[in-house]
Amino acid sequence: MQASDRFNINSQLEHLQAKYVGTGHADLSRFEWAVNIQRDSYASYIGHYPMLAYFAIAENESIGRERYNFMQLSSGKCFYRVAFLQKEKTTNERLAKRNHKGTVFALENVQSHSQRRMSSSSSSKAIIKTLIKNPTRIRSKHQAKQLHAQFLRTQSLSHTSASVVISIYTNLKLLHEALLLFHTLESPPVLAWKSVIRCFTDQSLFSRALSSFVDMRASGRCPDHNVFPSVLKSCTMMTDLKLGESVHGYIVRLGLDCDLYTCNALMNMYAKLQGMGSNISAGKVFDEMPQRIIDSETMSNALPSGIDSVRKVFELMPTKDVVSWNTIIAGYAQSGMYEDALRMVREMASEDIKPDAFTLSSVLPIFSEYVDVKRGKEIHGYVIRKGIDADVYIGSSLVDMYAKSARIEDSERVFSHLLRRDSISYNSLVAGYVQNGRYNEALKLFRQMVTAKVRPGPVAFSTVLPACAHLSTLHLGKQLHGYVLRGGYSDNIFIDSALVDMYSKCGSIKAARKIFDRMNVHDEVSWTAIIMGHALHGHGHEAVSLFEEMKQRGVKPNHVAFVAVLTACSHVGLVDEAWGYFNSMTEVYGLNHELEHYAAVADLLGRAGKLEEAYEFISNMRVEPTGSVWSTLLSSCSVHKNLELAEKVAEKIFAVDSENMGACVLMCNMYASNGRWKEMAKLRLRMKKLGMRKKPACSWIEFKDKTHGFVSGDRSHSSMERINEFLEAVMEQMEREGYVADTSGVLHDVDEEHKRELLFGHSERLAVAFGIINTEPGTTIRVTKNIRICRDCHVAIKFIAKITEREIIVRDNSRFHHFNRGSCSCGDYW
DNA sequence: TTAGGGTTAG
Repeated sequence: MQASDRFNINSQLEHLQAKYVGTGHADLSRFEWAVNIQRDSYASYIGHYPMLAYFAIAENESIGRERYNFMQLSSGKCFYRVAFLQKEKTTNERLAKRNHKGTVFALENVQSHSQRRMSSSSSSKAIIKTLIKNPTRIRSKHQAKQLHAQFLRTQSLSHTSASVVISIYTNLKLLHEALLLFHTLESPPVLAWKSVIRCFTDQSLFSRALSSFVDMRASGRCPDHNVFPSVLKSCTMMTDLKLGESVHGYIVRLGLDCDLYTCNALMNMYAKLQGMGSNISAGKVFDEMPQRIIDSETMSNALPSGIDSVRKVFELMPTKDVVSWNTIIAGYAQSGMYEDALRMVREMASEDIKPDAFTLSSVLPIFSEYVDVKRGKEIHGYVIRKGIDADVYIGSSLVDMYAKSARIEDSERVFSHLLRRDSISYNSLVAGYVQNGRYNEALKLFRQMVTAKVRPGPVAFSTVLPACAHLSTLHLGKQLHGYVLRGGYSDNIFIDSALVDMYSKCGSIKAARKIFDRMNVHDEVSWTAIIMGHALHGHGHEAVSLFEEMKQRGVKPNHVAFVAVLTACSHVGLVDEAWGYFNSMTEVYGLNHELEHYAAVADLLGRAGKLEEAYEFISNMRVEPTGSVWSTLLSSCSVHKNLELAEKVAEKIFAVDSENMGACVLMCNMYASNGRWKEMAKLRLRMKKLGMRKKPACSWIEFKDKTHGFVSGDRSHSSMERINEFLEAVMEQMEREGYVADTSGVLHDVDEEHKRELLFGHSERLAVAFGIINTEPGTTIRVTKNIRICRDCHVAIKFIAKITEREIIVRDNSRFHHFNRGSCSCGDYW
């Protein structure tokens, strides 16, 4: 065969098409599509799957020759049968099967016969003959082996009967036994092939299923409709869309594209392999094709892709069952085409097909995404009426739906009613807790899952790690990391990104960076996690250069990445760079400025002391500023001691959020530090009237796998005496080295000495002291505080770090401070 | 032959 003939497929296909039209064997639209698919995929399979490619060519070459003949290829192994002939054969087979109906058979006979060690080989043969016609009666490994043995004993194991034995083995999932027999056959019949292919697929040995399929075709056997669901499932699981499309072309040519199960499997494949790059838009295939083909077909007549293919298969199906509907609905739902999915549900109902558990578990995530708890609840009601509310699939969808609608109590209720809980139902609730900020409960449930012997999969780790990140529990995070490594999940991009985030939020930016550097692929999420990590640790320049590297490597920053880089600029005062990034969002990347970006820039200007500019910027935002955006400016006013502007800003905050406690507290502090006790008292009275209570400042530290919490001024901790002793001793030395208490941040109207005492009891200081007295010299101290670190404590901890020769890392609500040798990583810019 | 849960910010 000349290479040019191979590629001159267009004209051959036209002939083939002409031949089919009017014969009633295939309708034109179906056929055209198959031809398109075949045109695309056959070329790419030359070299990769030579047999499949040859088949495509063989068909075209057979046009104009014997219509009902086989054709042998030059490879010497390949046969091809044209479609309508195959159809006829299938019908005959069905008839033949019908004629055999009514054969009497009793398995017990075989057992009793064998027990009696029958000597008459003729009667043994008769029994086997009956058995072989009723293979479903054999229900155990023992019985199957017995039958096999009988064959061997009577020496009557023909190819046909061997195939039946193989199919019996495979139906019982006895792959090993089936293969032993299979390999003894010189030319296995179709039944033998399809049995092993199905068994490989059942046991998740997808690539072996596919290679068996290719071998089957190479051996000249023609598959029937029973084979394709397995083959297509294997293509799906191997994410081999090219092969799947080639198989599809073959299915159409065999006239099997009317088969219900085959079509359902086809739809499933196209739905699952969306975005796998079916539409050849570039690359090798084009290089190999003559220009004429490229012009005439690829450009003007692009192949249907992904969900379009699903729809097309669906529309062309002569009969559809509930699985067909469920598959297309799931396909739409997974590709984000929610309205289409819901439309299909309505259409399905109008065709009088009732939605089942499959349908609903595909539909519920849509309402999670829409945060439409009303419609979600309607489904919940329907599910209860249908009595399928204990279904694990539905259950986890419901848990997720309620959690995403901020109704975590309802999630808990659904979860508690589940009869069976698998790893996904646990994950749904763990994720729900994390999404609703209930990190401790997330960790607790994760532990319960492990205790209940439900093995956490990869998703479980990417779900629970953010809880550790938020709580700064490094020891738990490390344990989970160990679990991840042992589970072999260490190259999962979701988990790796979560680990990068966890380590950086738990104060270990070095470990975070190590994981990031070891990752094989980086996406925008992993880049953002490491950029944010460096930003939080005050490595603004490093963060900015990572952001540049990300762009250079062709990863397009999303809106979260911009939040990260703007935060980085903000923490080190890179005002000009930040403006550049802020503007590039809209000008270069077509991203809208969202509240977070405005907030980051406002924060940046405020920190940099450009308070008036920040005020103007917030006033002119395109989005209505929230209390929290103004709050960042308020805290900058407090840092830069601008009471006048602070009052203006506070007014703005109270206009949108009259009960903003953070603003009240900050204003109280500012009035106090300016000695304006009257205003302070007024504000406190207001807070009291509104029933507002100040959120207590607290800090925590991990010691021996336990978290020790300290509240400002609280002396209840069992180690308090030792802590005080330490602080008094260290204070003496600090004062000798020049420490002067900065009491301006103390809001109480008390004398200086009392103020100093109050500073003494600040939670971060207590936690640091506890850490130092309980650990070996040289151990790094990691403390987390729920609100911004106090200015005086910042100075004090610098001294403490120097005197005790410790590295002290304090995470407050916005960043990390690494205290080392008398200075802090933030460079006092915070 | 069909279904459910996940990472970065806020």
